[in-house]
Amino acid sequence: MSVHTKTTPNSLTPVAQKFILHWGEMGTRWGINRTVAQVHALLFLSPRPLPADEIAETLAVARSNVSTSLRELQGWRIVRVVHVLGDRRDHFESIKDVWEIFRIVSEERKRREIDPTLRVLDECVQEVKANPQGDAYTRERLTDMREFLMAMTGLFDEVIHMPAGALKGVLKLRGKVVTMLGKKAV
Amino acid sequence: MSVHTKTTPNSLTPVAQKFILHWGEMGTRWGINRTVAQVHALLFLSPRPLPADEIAETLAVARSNVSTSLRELQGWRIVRVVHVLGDRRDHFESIKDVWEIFRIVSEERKRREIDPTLRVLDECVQEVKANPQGDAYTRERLTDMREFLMAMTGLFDEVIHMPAGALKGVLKLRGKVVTMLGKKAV
DNA sequence: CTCTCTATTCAGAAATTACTAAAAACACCG
DNA sequence: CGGTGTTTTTAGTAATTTCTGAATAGAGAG
Repeated sequence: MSVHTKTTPNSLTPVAQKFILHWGEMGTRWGINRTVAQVHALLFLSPRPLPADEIAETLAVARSNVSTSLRELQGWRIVRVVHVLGDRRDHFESIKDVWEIFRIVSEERKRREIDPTLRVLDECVQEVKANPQGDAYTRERLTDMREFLMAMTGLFDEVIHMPAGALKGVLKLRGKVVTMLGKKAV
Repeated sequence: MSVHTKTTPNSLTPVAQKFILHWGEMGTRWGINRTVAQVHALLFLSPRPLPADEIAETLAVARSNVSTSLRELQGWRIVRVVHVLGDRRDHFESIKDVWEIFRIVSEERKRREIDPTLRVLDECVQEVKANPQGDAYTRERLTDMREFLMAMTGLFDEVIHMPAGALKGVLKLRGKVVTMLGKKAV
């Protein structure tokens, strides 16, 4: 038997449940496993780090499923393991700063998905340059796409790396950003 | 028998094939059906509108599968049906302006996913306000998330609605945007 | 070294999603 | 109308993804 007095029965409040279910649903729409998203939502709402078995119990999924979900969330760098005095089990906590979560996940998706796409586009543009017979149109489309992605991710990188304080300021400027940028730009 | 002289055998160039396969793969990672993404990639590269059966043949998928994929792409508003003189079949073409594609898809995803999430968050915050015993922490997390999403989508909306010309200008400012905004904001 | 608790891996089961072929519906023509 | 070419729907199949429970591995305590 475990040494632990079974921390809490830990039934979710209706609000927590609602948020966690919705978050899981949103996950699936963005290519993220439902359980992974639910585990994240739970940790995000939790005022203290949770051990895996408690997560499993709370969400009513298998312990092994939680294990892989936690591993994945650690891969996304938005969940980390911490330890609690007198408890041998790993406990997990989520980053709580929403801006930070967004920043990290964006970076990770850029690294995993946009960067490889840019590499493919580079190769495609190279290859279509080498064979200039006929596919002038293809070449144009691919070049367009490549340049758009480069420009867009460049801009995005800049915004994403702004110190949190600066961003909060920018968000206050709503309605002025376009005008400002527009004037300088057009 | 069809009246059409089977437009073209229409084997893809290696480059087109590479791009289409990669695009399909990227689709799956963002919660978009692989075939849907491939159909879109094909239309994006095609210099002329294509009829469904030609798409099916080129991608080697069932005609019915193409039909639903096209329907979905029309739902995203990035593909539309056009007609070709002397041909009863529907032909389909993709928007070609990459910025426009991005803008429309972003708007659509906001409408389908972010807006409902904001509604859920509103409800959650309301409910947790009504029961103020205990879940002060939950309330804080949910409020944070709600405000972040509102601010972020607000800013995003502004950028996304910039006239294409202005955006191209902004993209040229790379390296200066943060400084500019930062000065005004901090 | 062994015992106990915990975490991970894995092979199969379950569930979901995607796809196909056939049928039905539609639209236009004569 | 009836016929022909086309698109959409549908019901079943196939493929993929997710999840589980059991087995394995790991890590510290005594």
